[in-house]
Amino acid sequence: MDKEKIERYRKLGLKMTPQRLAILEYLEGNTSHPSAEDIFRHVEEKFPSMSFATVYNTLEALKEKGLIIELNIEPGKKRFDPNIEPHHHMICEKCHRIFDVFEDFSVDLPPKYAQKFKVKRSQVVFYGLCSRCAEESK
Amino acid sequence: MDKEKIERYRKLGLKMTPQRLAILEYLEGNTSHPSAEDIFRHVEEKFPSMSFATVYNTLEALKEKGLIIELNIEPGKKRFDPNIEPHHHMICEKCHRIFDVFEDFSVDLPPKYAQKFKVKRSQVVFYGLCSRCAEESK
DNA sequence: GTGTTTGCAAAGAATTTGCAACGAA
DNA sequence: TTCGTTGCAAATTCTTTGCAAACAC
Repeated sequence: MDKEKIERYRKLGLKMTPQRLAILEYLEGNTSHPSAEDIFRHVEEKFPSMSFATVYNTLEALKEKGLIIELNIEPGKKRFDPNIEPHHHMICEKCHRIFDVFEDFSVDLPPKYAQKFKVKRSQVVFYGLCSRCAEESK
Repeated sequence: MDKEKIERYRKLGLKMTPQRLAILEYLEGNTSHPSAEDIFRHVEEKFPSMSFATVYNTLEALKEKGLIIELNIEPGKKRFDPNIEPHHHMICEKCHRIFDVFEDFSVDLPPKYAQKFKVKRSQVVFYGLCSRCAEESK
C-alpha cells in the first residue's frame, strides 16, 4: 500500500500497525465479503502470531471510521464489505456466495410508512441461484 | 388455539406437544420478530422446565415446514418471523426494532445481472430511525 | 407400542474482554 | 514517552448435539 493511502488512514486516527496494514491490504478491492475467520486465515500466513482479537479489533475500528460495512446476512457470523458505496447484494442459496449489484433501484417507502420512519438508506437483497449452481443442478 | 388449527399443524407432521403449542401461540400474529431467547423467556413462564433446546428444535421444525422465516438481521443472533407473506423490513438503527412493510416494490435485476443469477425472491431493508427514536433525539 | 420430542448438560462456534507487554507516533 | 494496539487466555453469547426418560398419536 502506498504511503499516501497509509497517511490517510493515520489521519483518521488509526495507528497503522503491520497487522492492520495486512488486513487492509487483504480487504482492498476484495469482493468476497469475508468473515472474520476468512480474514484471520489469510493474514495469519504473514503474521503467524496474529490473534483473532486483533482482527476483531481492527474490523471494529474500520467500521467505526466508516471504512467497511458489517453484513448480517449469514446466520451466526458477521461478514465484512470494504465497498462502502451504496450497493445491493445477490445471495446464492446454494453456495452462499454473495455478489454485488451496483444499480440504483430507488425504492421509496409510501407516505403511510414514511411518516413513521425516517429512512437513511435502503438495501435490496436478491435470493436465488448463481449461474454456477444453476448449471450444476441441471 | 382451536382444534382445527392444531389439526392442520399435525397434518404437516408436527407432533403437537404442549411446549410447541405455547411457542406457536406466542408466535401467532407476533410482529416483534423475536429471538430464540425472547421466545424462551415467554414460554418459560408457562413451562418452567422448558429447555432452550426445545425452542430451537421447534423453530427448526417450523422453519422446515415453511411456517416461519429466519431473519439474519442482527449480528450474532437469529430472529424469527411468523409472517411468511412476502414483505419487507424497516430497522431502527437506534432501538433495533424491526417493523414490517407490506408493499410490493417490484425491484428487478437489470439483464446484465439477471443473466448470471436466477432470482427467486428479493427483500428490501430500510435502515433509519423509527418515530419514537427520532422524537427522542430531537 | 413406536418413534418423536423433551430436558439436561456438555460441546461448539463466533465474538468479546482483561491485562501485561509492546510499539507507533 | 505516551497511549493505543497486540497476543493470549478466559469469559460470554448464541446455537447445536447426545442421550435417557417422557409422551404424542
